[in-house]
Amino acid sequence: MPLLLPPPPTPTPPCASRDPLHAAPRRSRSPSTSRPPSRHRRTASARSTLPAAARDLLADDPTPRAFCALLKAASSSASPPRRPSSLGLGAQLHAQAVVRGFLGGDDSTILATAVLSFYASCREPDLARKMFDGMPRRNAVTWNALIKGYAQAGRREEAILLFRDMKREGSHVAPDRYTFPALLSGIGRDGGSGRTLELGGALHAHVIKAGLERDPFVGASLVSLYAARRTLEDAKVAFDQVGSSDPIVWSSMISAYVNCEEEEGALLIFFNMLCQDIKPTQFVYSTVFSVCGRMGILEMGKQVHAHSLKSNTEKDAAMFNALLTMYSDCGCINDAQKVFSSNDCVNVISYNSMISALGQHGYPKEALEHFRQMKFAGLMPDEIGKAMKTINEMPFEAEAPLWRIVLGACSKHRDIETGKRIAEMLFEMEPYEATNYILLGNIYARLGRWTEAEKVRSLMGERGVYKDDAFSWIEMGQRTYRFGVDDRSHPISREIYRNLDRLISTIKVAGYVPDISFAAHNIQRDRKEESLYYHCEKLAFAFGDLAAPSGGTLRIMKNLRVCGDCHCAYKYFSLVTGREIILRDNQRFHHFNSADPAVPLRSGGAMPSYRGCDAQLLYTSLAINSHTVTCHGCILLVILSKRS
DNA sequence: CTAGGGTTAG
Repeated sequence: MPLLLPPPPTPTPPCASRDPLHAAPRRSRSPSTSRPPSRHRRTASARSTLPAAARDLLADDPTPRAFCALLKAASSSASPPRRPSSLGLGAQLHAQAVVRGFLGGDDSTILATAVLSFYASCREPDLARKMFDGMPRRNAVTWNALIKGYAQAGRREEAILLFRDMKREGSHVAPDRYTFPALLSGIGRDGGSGRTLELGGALHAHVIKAGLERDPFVGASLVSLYAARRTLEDAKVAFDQVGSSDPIVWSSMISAYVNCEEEEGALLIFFNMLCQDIKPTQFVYSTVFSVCGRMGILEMGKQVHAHSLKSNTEKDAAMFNALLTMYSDCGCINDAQKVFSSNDCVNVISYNSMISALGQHGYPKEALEHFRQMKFAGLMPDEIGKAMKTINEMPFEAEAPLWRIVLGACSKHRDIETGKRIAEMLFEMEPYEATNYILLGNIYARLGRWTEAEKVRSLMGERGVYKDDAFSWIEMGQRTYRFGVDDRSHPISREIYRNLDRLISTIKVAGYVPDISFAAHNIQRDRKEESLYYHCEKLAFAFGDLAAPSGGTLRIMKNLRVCGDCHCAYKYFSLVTGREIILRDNQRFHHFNSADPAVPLRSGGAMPSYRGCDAQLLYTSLAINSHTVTCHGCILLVILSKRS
């Protein structure tokens, strides 16, 4: 299929004031001055104002207050992501303050706390601690800043010890409504670590004791801590305790549902929020877009998209990136591309999302082109360093998926010897990954070696490896319909099966030959072919074909890898119904499009005939019986042009 | 009018 996407956007040249030392001084432009429409404006603006402002102010013989303001500004430019130059800048300000005798006295608590807070924001809690230890007087702000420093740097134990010390300190400082967010939001990061997470309940008790359970800031961080522990019930309790219309608390709750893999619950909270007239923030939209993508519910995603356009939410990169991924995950690669092109705050994640979307939809050339654009835009700094590091540190995790692909290829080429060797290796690397066993079993099955196939299967049982039940789903109107294997629970099940039987007969005439090596193993040989017909993805198609206007595109999802026989059947389904089919499985997208404008199947009336066959069926057979054919229409086109 | 806060995307 020729790609009908617009070309990737040309990146805007980098901002003119690259060198921070030659940037315009801060006072010459008001903060609200409109910026040039750079696609990378966030990075550019932070870089261009600060150091120059620092130089100017130092020359003006600043007061302690000015130092505070400068340190605060330096903190916000330091995190996140941390920039080493910011650390140097803050350290210089610190040194200057010492030289001028602004630090050390009993009245220097505020400035010292500002310095401490700066180090904390640079993820340098040890430097913050040094400051803390040298201070003659400390107040709650000082304590909170240090606790936050440790918590955010992932030093959870130390943060909690400090919290304990703060309570022991005496009457003049006590944990307040700033303390808990500082502590809680830090210790739940990256899923948290076991022991400290167990303290969640204890900290919740402290919150209640301090009478802070109705504070939205405390509540939001408590909800997300429980979400990190995947204890949804506790998160709900904390959420209900706040009882607030604060959008951020709601946002935390929605994310909590997502964290606990309760996508539908997340949507319900979102609807609830709308019913109560609470305005979603861009955080909420990002999360909800992501949910729609995972669930593959395009119509819902479109509605939420429309809703976000009508709201006055500030649109940020995360929201655009979530939207992009939502369209891609729902099978709409063209819409994903449109979002990418119209996005005016592109960052590394935007490129990564677009590249991976194109890869999943089978457009490697376009993916590579975006990769080049990304480099051109200067947007690959730490990230590729990062990926290399990951690969170096965990060679096995990186290798297993690759070997699985090779194992799959062995199945295709019926190469049992190589397959066995690779499977053995994979069994050692990841003994509980069902896919490895299934793939090996498939090789045996394809060769008709049923006894050995059965052996692999029983090996799974012995080792306690289980495969998820397969199911497929399709969105239709306002609802999502789910189908299991042999599913007869749908109200119009009878019609669905009738349609499927009809479709199967039609595609058989067109040349479809069932591949019984994909049939379940525990079925009698003569029933195998029949059992293939009622795979969940075939049922979902049969339903969609009944329910959707004829000739329209169908988007179907499956939780596992698509079955090889179904993949083949889908090509024929597309050809005999004239529908474009986009099938998402747990690996990638499969596009089936016989109605591609470049393919002369729809030119109407004057189809050539061959031995009395309908031309469409002729083309069909030619295309599909060739072993080079993939699910892509473009291959079909190649074969057709070769023929003429 | 000097220091501290919660929630998003790949």
